[in-house]
Amino acid sequence: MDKYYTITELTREFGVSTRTLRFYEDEGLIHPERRGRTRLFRAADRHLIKEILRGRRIGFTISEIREIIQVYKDPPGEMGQLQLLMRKVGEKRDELRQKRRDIDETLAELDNVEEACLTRLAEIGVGT
Amino acid sequence: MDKYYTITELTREFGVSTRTLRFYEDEGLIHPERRGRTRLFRAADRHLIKEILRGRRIGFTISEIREIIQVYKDPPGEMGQLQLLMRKVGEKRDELRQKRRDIDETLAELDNVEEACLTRLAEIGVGT
DNA sequence: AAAAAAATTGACTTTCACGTAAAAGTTAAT
DNA sequence: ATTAACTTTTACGTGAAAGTCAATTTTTTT
Repeated sequence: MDKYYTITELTREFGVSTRTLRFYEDEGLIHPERRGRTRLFRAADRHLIKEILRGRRIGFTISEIREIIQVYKDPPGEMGQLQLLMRKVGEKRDELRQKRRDIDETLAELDNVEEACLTRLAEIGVGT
Repeated sequence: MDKYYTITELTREFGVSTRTLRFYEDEGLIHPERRGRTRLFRAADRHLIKEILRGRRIGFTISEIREIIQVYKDPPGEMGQLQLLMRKVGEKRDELRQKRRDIDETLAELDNVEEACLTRLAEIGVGT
């Protein structure tokens, strides 16, 4: 009988709106079951939602996320498609590595900003 | 006499459109000089554009980028503002760290996808 | 069974980050 | 001087990813 989740349980867990989850269904990213018209989310859906939100956080578009998800469900059977996919994977990898460098640089910059703040605070603190 | 750059030089260097750079000016991120109505970009602008694009790559909004830039030009003089800023810096830091985790996980996933592809390719390759 | 709470669909709206087109002015090269 | 290439402003358009609102079901609670 496998536990299932209601839509609002999941919206609370993940901090998204119901609209968002329905949107993801419309976009073909998840396929919750139905009891009548009401959606029943299973563990698999829940897991997918996690992946979707992770993809979202790092800036993937819906269709990019859809593509990645599809590969698991059904890796392309045709040669050309496979090669295309692999090329894309390579590109994504490069992109993500660049992003990680960007993040590291920005983290360093935030350290500077913070230090500037502390200095400023000290200046002000002394004067009062 | 300090070298300056035309707008198209920079669009070519950074792979963005003129519209984008003008938009950044409208948004108050850069302030190129003018000779008549024509924009003259200096090294400082060029550097800022680099930062803006880096921020963009990791998903910062224009106003977030603007905030960061402002701190350099003019760190807030008022106590409350400073504390607010430092709180924000802390939040950004957390956000970026989360993003880095997301990226690492996704990179691992890409490895899986690639392996699935290779396996599939081998299967197909044998049959032909 | 009646009332209250939750879920559904559908349509319209919003925000962000530019794109695009038009019309006109500017500069550089021939 | 003319052409070509570039640049400017103004203003409307666009796509992605939801948000919002309204009008129904459906489900749950009393």
